[in-house]
Amino acid sequence: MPDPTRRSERSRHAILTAAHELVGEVGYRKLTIEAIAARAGVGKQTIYRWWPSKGAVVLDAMLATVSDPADLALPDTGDVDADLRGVVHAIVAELADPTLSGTSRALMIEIQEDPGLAESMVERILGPNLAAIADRLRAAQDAGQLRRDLDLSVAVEMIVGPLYHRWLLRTAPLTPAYADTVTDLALRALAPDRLAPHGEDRLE
Amino acid sequence: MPDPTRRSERSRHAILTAAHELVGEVGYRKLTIEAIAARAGVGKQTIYRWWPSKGAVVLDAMLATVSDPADLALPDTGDVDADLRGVVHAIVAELADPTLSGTSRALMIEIQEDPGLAESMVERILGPNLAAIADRLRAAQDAGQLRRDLDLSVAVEMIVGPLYHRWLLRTAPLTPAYADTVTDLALRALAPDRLAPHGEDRLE
Amino acid sequence: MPDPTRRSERSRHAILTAAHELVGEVGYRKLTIEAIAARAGVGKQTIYRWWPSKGAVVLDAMLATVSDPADLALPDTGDVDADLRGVVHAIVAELADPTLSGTSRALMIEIQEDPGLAESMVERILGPNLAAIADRLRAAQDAGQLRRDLDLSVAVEMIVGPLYHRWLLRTAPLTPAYADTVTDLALRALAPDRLAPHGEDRLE
Amino acid sequence: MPDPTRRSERSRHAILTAAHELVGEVGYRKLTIEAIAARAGVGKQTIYRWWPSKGAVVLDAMLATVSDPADLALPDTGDVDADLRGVVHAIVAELADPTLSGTSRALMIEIQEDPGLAESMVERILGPNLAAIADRLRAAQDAGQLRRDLDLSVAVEMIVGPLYHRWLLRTAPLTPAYADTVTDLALRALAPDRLAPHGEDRLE
DNA sequence: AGGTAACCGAGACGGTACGTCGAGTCTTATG
DNA sequence: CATAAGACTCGACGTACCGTCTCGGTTACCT
Repeated sequence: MPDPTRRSERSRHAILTAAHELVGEVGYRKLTIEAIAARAGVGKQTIYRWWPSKGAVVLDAMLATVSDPADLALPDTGDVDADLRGVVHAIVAELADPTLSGTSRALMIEIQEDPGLAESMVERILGPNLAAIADRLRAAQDAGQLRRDLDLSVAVEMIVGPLYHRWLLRTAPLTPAYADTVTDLALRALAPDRLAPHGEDRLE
Repeated sequence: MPDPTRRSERSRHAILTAAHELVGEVGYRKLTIEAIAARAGVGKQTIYRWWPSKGAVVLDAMLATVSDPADLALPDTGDVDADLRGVVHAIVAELADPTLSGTSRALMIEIQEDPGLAESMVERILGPNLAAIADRLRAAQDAGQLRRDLDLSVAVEMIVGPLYHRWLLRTAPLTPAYADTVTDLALRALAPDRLAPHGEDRLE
Repeated sequence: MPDPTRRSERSRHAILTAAHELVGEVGYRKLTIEAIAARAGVGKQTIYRWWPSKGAVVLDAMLATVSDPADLALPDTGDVDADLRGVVHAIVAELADPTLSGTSRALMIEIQEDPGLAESMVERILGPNLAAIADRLRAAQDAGQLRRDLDLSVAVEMIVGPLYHRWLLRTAPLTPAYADTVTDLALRALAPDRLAPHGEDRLE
Repeated sequence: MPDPTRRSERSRHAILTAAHELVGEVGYRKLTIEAIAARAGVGKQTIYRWWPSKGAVVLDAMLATVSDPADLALPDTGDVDADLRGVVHAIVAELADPTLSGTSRALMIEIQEDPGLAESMVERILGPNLAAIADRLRAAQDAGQLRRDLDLSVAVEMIVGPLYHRWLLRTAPLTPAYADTVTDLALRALAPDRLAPHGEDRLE
């Protein structure tokens, strides 16, 4: 239970930078706390004092490189399809980038056996990203472009679920074309019933 | 380059059993070759001689517990919706079972960093499972219940993608109700256009 | 170069008490500055400011518990043998007492590697104690009970040397009976030659 | 509980050599297990597997440099005084040698807080050395040069006790002249009563 | 009376070594 | 020659203390 007000900003920054660099150089599996400490010119204890695990350090390092949460927001051009294609392409690009992808994959691994890390991962990275998509979908829903009875978090997962499925399970390559196909299909699922435009949509 | 004909079946079996048990008891991360060898009453070298990695042992252990590929096939009652609910419920149940889930999660982890393992994983476990669903969808397509222009492997991923998304990313609990919602939405996406039953469906 | 006039007596006392207690509880080797500071409710720096080493703290702690130098003096009943038995028994008792012995042993340890400490140890504790014995022997010498050519400091060591030998080298238990035997033998060595009472004793 | 028959002689030897060298180079206090392992080209675990403590390693290293126990035996020229002077001078010389002395002093320290080490120290080094002196004294006793009622181990301690006292307590320098004085005095104590050559000596 | 310089408790910091664990390799004895 | 057993080298783990270095806070002296 250290006192955060006395924390050394210099050390914190050096640690996150070192972690970020090293994860790119040697990969997450071969990344060691010892190496981070050495590179950062810091005692190991200083890392253990402030982070519970290697995963937590890397998560913070990743967040530090991510810019402010405002630009997570999707544009709203009125064209849901186009706006969604923007995000899914960005997701595909990010997951294809070897560096980012390596770290992401590593964190995916860690959260499989570390519920605490999973929680902060969801809270700080995944959650905001999915929420941004959900926001755009809500706007579309308000504009009558989507069914009114949708659970928006499910709607989001209809879109990103198949993308992550390919990335994580490696059943087939994750391409922009695939992302487009998935988006089209998903929007078809989310669209209001065309036969009963004035009735009550009911799902489930 | 060991001689497989002289391999001890007793040892092979003991190793796979021990690996299966241990992955359930301590999780994949804390699973060690040493512990497997000790539990199996086997020399470490015997494991290193026949398997290249911890993941390979666990994969074999999982395959050994999996029953014959024939009963992967989905029933065809004529009602796609019902037949799919059967599989998705089975998937949800399997991923909820702590023992089975432990091993599966372990393999998910390992394939993130071992492409070779990923390949044999897809080939021997994931592939057959997804193919079984694809087969049922093909039958439905042939019966005119689904769009004719579907890429069936994409279709399958529209259904299972969101399920694995929840399981692996832990954004929300994976429940049978969720599986039903996803299946309904997916089928809505995969169904032929209802407004132009005589026209040509066109996707993309 | 701290200013001794501003030194906190409260802290000084708490540190010495804590050191004394801890050396009895965990032994000298496992005694840490950190533990002393914690037990004394004192910042580590306060210890480092006033003492150069762990040994110096313990030496001071011991001196603080030692009573005034006046009662080091041996009684002079006229019977050297009896008077010496008094001291040697006291030494044996002190070295047998687990608490006192712990601290003494600690200092013995420390002076092995710290000549400066050894010097002040000899000056402030060992010296006065040995001098007290030497004083009694001198009286006996003056009374004609001991050889006239004795180096008194050697004489003292003939008596206490064997005692410390057992205590420090642990070759055999240190008992009052052993102390008596040693004293008898030593006195026999120190006594004037009985065959030539009128001649000049000459040693070396 | 490792199996000693499978122990690597190569490693054992390298460790003892490294320990011996390092203790001479940096002293006992700054000697670390890690440095020994590195110098010996050995895993730390190999040291921990076979020795319980740093002190035990150094003790073994010291023993390894000591030649066979046969040459501990004192010569018997018929002149006890001369023969004893030989050993005490050897002891003084050994305790004056900075290298040997450093290690010896270190072991003295260790045995103060490690009874197990103390035991093997006594058993393997101190014991045999003292026994060798006792043997010579026994011969003198048989020759009628010493009192018949002597406890020989006490007799030995009358001689070496004062020597170790100076060495360990650092009250005064340990010189050959001091050793001679002590030996003379001790022999005077141990000699048979000259006034009653035919009577029964009785001590205590 | 206010300023300031020291001590003080607290504890974060960069380090070093600890003793343990497991990886993957090598050796020995047994079948 | 495969095996069970386990010793080996190596590297990282997470912990404990070291001695130094800020932090506020509280005296005690000095203008």
